[in-house]
Amino acid sequence: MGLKSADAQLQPVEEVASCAVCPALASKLCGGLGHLATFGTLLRHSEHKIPARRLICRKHDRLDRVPIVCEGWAASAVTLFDGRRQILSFLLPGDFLSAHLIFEPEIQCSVEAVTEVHYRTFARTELMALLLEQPTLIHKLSRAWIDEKARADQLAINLGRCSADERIARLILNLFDRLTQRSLARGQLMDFPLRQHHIADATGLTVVHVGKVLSEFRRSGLIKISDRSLTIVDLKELQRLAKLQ
Amino acid sequence: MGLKSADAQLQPVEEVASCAVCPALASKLCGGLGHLATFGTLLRHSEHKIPARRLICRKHDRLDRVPIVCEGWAASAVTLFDGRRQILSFLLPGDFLSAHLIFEPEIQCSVEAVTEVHYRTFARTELMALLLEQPTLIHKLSRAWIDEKARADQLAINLGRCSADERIARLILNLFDRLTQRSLARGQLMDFPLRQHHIADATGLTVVHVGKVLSEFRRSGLIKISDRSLTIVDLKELQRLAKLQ
DNA sequence: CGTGAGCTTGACTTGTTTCAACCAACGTGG
DNA sequence: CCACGTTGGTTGAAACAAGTCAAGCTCACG
Repeated sequence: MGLKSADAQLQPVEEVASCAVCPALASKLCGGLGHLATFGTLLRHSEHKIPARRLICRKHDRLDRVPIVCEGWAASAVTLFDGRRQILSFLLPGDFLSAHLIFEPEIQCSVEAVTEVHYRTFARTELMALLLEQPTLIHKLSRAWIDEKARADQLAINLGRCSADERIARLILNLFDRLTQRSLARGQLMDFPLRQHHIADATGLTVVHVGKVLSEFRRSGLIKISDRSLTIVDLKELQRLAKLQ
Repeated sequence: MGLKSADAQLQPVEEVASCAVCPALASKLCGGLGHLATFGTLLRHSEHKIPARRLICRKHDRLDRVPIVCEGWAASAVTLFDGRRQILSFLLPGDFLSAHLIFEPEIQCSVEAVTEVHYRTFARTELMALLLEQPTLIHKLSRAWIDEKARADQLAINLGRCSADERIARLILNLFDRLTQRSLARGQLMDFPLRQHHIADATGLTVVHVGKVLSEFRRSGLIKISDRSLTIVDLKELQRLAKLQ
């Protein structure tokens, strides 16, 4: 394990001899994301590190390896030819870059690093071989895929039927839940490396308006943001605003 | 084949002894959707018919069979507790009700018939068995799944970053393309059973505004709608409006 | 020390919603 | 047969949420 590989398909990748934090993280993720741990022991992988704000992969690239985020945040996004951008999903530690890469090499949307990102890649051929050997694995993989689809559906409801306040409240709570599941939140406090333009592109709003809504949230004591961290001060009220059931 | 089954999970299903149009359609779909034809010959299935405007399945139901639409249009949608609705996808002949049902029984969003819908269901256990026997099948299935995800991503861009005109133009062109792929469009003419409220729920707009945009489209000679059919009069201009590359 | 990225705030504009009234087509039951 | 409610569509006026434009601020960085 930890073998180095050329990975020619991933253009802007800088390789590192070993990713110090990854093993610790992998074990931390064992509970929530069994598949990751399983792959780690059964499959060889290569490790990569990429600085913040850089593209990890481009739409329509082909990729013979399946990448999983180990550390840091990334965003998968599509861009219209006239520059409008929509972020489809934020990728957190433990997420596949995109679940469909398990079966198909073509990348559907570009992914860029929000923070510095550490990730591992597995050879698709080896993964498929393992899959046929151990058919129960397919359920763990399909789980990841179904989650990805569920998040896409949630996004559609947010964008199609929610006000600006609701969209932003939902985004924050969604990230908070996902981090909590992975034991990456400390109580009501979580890392929050997103710039306002990330939030704007994820919620279909303008940067200016996102700024106004966030100020309003802060002023009314719902959240606190400082030093790239976010504290949920009034969870109940934020949930009420988000109209989550 | 054509066996009848109780299918207790599908509550409002009315069964029919045989679905006269299905065999013809299945062969028509052979080219475009290999998997459907393959299943038809290798797997037993049951056939169902459901009238327009009725629910086919409800969110959180569990379903041990995998349904594929044979004839008619359906819509998968989620509803917020306060009544706001978002249609996630229109299902056309040849589409899985939802691709994730291949692996998991729990239904993620409710599906309702737009027109009368004929569909077939396959037992998940039989499908899984066949899958392990013929591993190449997995690629055909993943294809369907990837398409479903691609449509979800397209929807997000429409809802998040497009104007009302663009959203509606894109919806029309998207349906037109999918029907054309299945040889279900006749030139620029296609069935168009959608009510304005379907379009509204699919594009995240209000019924009133959808009405205004459609009138405008008609007035400026882009489309013609009559008798539940739609003709694309000025394809070039409609594409320009939709900002499709 | 200048430059650019990110954030805040205010004034004004616009696309879409809301509200309302009205019409046509259709099925249903008396 | 007509009376009736329901569903679907059209149109116009007013209200509002979010966008646009603009200026000024901080901070990190080469």
